[in-house]
Amino acid sequence: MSLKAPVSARQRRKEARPQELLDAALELFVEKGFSATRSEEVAARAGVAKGTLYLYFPSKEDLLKAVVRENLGSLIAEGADIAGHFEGSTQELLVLLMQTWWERVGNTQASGIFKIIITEMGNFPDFALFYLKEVMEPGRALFSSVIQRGIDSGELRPVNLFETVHVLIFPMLMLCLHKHSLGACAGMGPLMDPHSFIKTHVDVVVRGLLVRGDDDASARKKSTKRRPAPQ
Amino acid sequence: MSLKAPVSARQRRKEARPQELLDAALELFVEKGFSATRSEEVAARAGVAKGTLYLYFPSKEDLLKAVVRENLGSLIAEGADIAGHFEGSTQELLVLLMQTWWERVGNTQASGIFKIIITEMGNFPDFALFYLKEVMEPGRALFSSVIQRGIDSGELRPVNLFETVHVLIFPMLMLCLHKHSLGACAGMGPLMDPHSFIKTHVDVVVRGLLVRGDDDASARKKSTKRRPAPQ
Amino acid sequence: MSLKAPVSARQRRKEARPQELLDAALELFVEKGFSATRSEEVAARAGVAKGTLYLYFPSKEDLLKAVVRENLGSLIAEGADIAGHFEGSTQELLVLLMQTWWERVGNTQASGIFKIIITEMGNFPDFALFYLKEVMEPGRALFSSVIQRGIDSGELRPVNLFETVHVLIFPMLMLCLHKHSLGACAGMGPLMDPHSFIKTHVDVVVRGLLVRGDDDASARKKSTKRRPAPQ
Amino acid sequence: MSLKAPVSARQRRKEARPQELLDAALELFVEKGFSATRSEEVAARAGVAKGTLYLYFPSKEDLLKAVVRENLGSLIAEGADIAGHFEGSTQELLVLLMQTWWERVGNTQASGIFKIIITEMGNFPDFALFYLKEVMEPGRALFSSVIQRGIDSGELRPVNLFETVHVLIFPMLMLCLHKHSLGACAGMGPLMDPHSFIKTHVDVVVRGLLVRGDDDASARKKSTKRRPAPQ
DNA sequence: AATGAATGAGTCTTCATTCAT
DNA sequence: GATGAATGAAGACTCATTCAT
Repeated sequence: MSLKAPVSARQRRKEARPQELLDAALELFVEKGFSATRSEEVAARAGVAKGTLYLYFPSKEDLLKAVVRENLGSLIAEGADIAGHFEGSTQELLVLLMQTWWERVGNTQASGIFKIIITEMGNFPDFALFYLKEVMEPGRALFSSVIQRGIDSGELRPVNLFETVHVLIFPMLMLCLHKHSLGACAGMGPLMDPHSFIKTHVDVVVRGLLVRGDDDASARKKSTKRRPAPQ
Repeated sequence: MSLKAPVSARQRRKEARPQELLDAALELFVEKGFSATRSEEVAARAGVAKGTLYLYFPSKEDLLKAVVRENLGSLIAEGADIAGHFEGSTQELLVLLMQTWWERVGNTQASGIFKIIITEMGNFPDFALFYLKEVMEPGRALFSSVIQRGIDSGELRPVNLFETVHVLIFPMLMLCLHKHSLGACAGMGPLMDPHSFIKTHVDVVVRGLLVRGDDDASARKKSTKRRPAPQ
Repeated sequence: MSLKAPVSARQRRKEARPQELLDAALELFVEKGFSATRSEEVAARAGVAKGTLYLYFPSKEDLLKAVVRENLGSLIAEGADIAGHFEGSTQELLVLLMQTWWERVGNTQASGIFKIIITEMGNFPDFALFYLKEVMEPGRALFSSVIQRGIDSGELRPVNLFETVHVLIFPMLMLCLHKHSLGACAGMGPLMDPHSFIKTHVDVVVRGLLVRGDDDASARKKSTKRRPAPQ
Repeated sequence: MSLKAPVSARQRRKEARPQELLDAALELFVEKGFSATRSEEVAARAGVAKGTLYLYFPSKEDLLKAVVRENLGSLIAEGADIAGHFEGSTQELLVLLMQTWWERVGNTQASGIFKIIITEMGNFPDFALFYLKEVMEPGRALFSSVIQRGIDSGELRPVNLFETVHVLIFPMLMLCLHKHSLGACAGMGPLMDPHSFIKTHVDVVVRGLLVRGDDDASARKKSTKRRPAPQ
């Protein structure tokens, strides 16, 4: 009839649908839990009718799996990229990684994925494997390599990598969980400023990892070169 | 002839029931989530019939509330007692508090309560207030006072108490959550030894809190006296 | 031990139990309906425990049947006796019958039986037969004979006995039903005085049954002799 | 091309559903009582599945309330209209009102509403107020005005209006109740012909209300003019 | 005989999913 | 493709009934 519209509005909507549904589902699964979320609510929040959801996802369970897959995919990738190209001190790198991660993940709806994972891992055991392979292993590997680099360079003292990685990671995860539990309840007392908390967290932990006598960690924070070996 | 209590087996069962049901409910709510747990399952795990549950708790929701109240009641009390009587270094006290807490809570079914809290706080807003008042506030106060003591004695450097407390607490909570998520999935790779992790965690964090130049924290670990002021 | 008590208190209670239970059941079945009444409520109102009810009645349904049988038994008997011995006018007899019936039945808990009958006849079809044989037939027969007597004596004009009997009876039954429906709701406007209503009711109906030209019914109301045949 | 309404069969069914469900519910509530009727039965009788009922009524209790509201709404209106335009004798008017009411209500499923009202007024106290305001008060007012008219015209003798109205109404209500209790049990003896009964009922009662000496009520029954004053 | 803890069939209600329009 | 009316399996909760004490 007319000149072919490059992409009709309808077409555009159609292509955006799955993502809109995934977003709506993520929000609701995080807010209320998977079981307590009605599939009609997901559709409603995505602005479509009940039946439409089933045109894109064969079941509520599949929707959950898609949500998890969607949101766990690239959690680590960017971090690995940053770490690979970074030139400064380990402390600086860790602060950068954490702050970046918070900006890209923690401060996003995607941060809710951890609540889902923790909640539903028991009900959907394949999540465990998925999470282990796609998130935990790469995450551990990333932070292990960073710490190892610090040890190798003499910046950090030798420590149990496996455990230390979790000392670094766990508070970040709790920050996400906190945001979607207490943090979601209005007027629930003084919430922390995430950036400030992350700064304190990394500062305390890195100080705790520095080699003995290395007492002016903060003094070197601005250097962009790796710490010179003590003469 | 003797003062043998004439309590019948039936009577004994009746008195034990509420606790048995609360235990079963805690387990299942932690494993599967509140919504995904059928009330009949709770009854079955407690070894009674569907209807019996309702002789003791008026609804599934009330059962949840009782579970939370039951398990959050005295979480902090013992720690406060320990801290009040302790004579050693702050580091020693923190290790003691954490290890004790792990023994009394983390290593218990009660550790699952945190998963419930995080999951259901959104659905039961009164949990938020309850948790804040009964657990978070006293917990923060306890650890704040311990760190403040360390600062006052010169052992620790001045830090933002509020944030630092969370650097200490968050990994402990994640340990509990981890135990009931990934940890509950069989064959999920090397799980950490909690005691060892706690030791590493507290060691790293306390080192990170020591005053500058205080590089032999470990050397003083055995002392039972507070650190003498540097001359 | 002691001299044999003629009837122990316990024995006395035991013998009174069935009646106490029937009374409690009648009250509750009338108030709330059979289905909506819980058997435990019946026991509680009779002052016994749930299980005790089942020592006397094998099931809730049997309890209902006992209640009906108990309360429908002698509804008509006394009326027939009164009618058999009465010497006054038909109008006087009808007023006496109605007022007596109200005193002995309508003004009693037993009046609720009609509500039960009307409600449950559909669910328990044998009630229909029972009610027909034990109440409706004798009741119709009684009033038919009274009216027939009035016709025979020339006091009343010939009418359709079957229908006329119901003109007399229906308002009495509605009076009972009313008492246990609207009448049981507090503050529901002006309730009628039953005696006054009955007087009006019988007066109007009897006047409507008098032979033509018999316009001074009230004038003869005090006579104890039957109306002399007009010459 | 034509203005044919494009309502699909589905649409038509959807619009008819509420009424179909109300009809089914009325029937069953009358037959078996509210408590004894399972919601699934109502749905089945309306030809839909269990869940469909809940698309139209939020609960069984709301369904009951809708049934009552639906069937009590306009019970009195038509009668008032008839009375307002009638030109004949009071007796004729009363016969007309009763016969019409029987045709429009008593002979309809709606007649069962009285059984429901009497049964459930105790369990749903707001029914009492509703019934009083919407049915009893207007009904009393209507019949009071008719009788008063008869008194004013000299046709009827002065009587207690409130009581007399009930002498007229109660048998009509019992006729409805009877129809849905004994009348619903097959083979339960000779049932009355309602029209004939109503005729007898009104005839007897009106005769009982005529002024003294007015002995040829039936003779004037065919007149369409109000009774001429006796000369 | 009396009790009341326990049971589990039965009922109301919800909600994931289907499918005619 | 989108819709939302309809479905019926599943789950919370009730209550008549049993039976150990």
